[in-house]
Amino acid sequence: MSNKERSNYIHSVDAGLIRFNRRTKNVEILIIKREKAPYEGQWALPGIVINGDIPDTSIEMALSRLLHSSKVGLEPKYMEQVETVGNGTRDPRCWSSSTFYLALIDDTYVIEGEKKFVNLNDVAGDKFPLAFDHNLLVRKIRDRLLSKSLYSSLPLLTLPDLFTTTDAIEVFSSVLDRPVIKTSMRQRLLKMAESGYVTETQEKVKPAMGRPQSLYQNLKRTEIYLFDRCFEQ
Amino acid sequence: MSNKERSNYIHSVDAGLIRFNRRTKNVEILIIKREKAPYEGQWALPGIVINGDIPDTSIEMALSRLLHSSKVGLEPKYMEQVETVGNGTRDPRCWSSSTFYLALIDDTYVIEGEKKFVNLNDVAGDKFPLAFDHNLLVRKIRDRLLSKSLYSSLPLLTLPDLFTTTDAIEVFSSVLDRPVIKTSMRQRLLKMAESGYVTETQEKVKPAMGRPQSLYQNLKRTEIYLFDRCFEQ
DNA sequence: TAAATAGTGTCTATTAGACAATATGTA
DNA sequence: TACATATTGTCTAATAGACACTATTTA
Repeated sequence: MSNKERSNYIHSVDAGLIRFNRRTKNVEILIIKREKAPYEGQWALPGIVINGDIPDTSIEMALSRLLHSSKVGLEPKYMEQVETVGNGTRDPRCWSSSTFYLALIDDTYVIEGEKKFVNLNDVAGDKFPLAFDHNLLVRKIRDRLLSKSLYSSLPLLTLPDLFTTTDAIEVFSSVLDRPVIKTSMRQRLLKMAESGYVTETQEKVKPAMGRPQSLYQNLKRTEIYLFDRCFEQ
Repeated sequence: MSNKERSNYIHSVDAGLIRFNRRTKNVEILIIKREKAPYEGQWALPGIVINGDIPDTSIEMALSRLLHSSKVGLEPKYMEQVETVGNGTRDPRCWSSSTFYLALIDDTYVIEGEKKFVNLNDVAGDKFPLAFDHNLLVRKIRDRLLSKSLYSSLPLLTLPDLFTTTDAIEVFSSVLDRPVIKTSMRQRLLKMAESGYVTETQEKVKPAMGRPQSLYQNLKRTEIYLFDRCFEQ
């Protein structure tokens, strides 16, 4: 397919790569600086054109190609398609659709080049403008993360394999934007341990002050555990 | 865009229109007989090409065009995008994507022409083969309906505005494919009434035998109520 | 009165939330 | 010892599930 023919209709895949910064306690999303027009030099979600100049066998393979490209270069622990938006106005070139994903990674990755992690809520709340309608996409990605975090273990996939109860409490509190009760979190980890999703290791972490923390290990890295009940809204 | 150019890539929108047949207690999906190649004369989900020979301003408008066309001609009470699948093999003509929706309607509609409602689980379980990969799409639509029915009022939108507790129990039991306890359902309807989603009317329905049934009325027709807890799996 | 179906009351189990009590570390 | 933090235990509230009991209709 030549560029001329393709210019009639573009279908892209965009990735919302979310991490939890344990130092700042912020939930962050990866954005990259666009190298080409339109919106050259502006920040945007990483994305590629599906089956454009480079052929793809499927949308999933296009997503994989994006994640392995220099635009991203990270290995997510979890991926989930959120939605497809398509209309005649979102891209100045032509009618276009975007199939976009929620992807979770831990905060041990070091990124290089013209990309950075920024606060998720800032982007979702339009405080940080992105190219195209990407602020809208980020809002939908944030909403999906939030609603699923009420009744599943999803946020734990932003933590490294080994994590403490405090890590879990902090990431849930940040994602849900409200305090999470310690005993509730411990009960949930207990249920997950019974079902083989996590295991309590014998190792301990010694903080600067206070009693050592138990270390949990995530076992089923790509599956999420569904709880019977929601955290309160 | 000419047919020749479009033949390089097709993006269609397909609709999974679900109803609950109160007479047979079956959850059913609408399928239509294809009038054109490929798969001419075979059964398939109703669908149209987005922005093909007929221009569309957005995917949602394309869905609206599909629902108002002679292929469907029904007014759903609820619509939700499920997913987009796209690859080079699902359509014999070319690389193609389908953005498909879950839509709910009540069983008061009378349909005409080359279309019919068939048992949802039969189609999802490949007992009833459809054109393209539509059995897979139906499976994904069924799974979405099932998982959302565990913690929301979604199945009630397949009932007419006025319905009885027994209607509610029957549709939940059919969708979840397991008995639903009467008191649990009544409690949930009570919660929905407190939140203004339904109201208990003063009217009664008199069955052939037995005590008259109270009639509930659905108030917020397009919103779904989210319960704090799931029905057990 | 008998049968059928609707609706109510009560008990148990589960789990989120709140908070007190205890344990284990550092300075 | 004083302080900080982790962990455990106990109580309450909400709600699904189970089941018995009562209410209202027709035949």
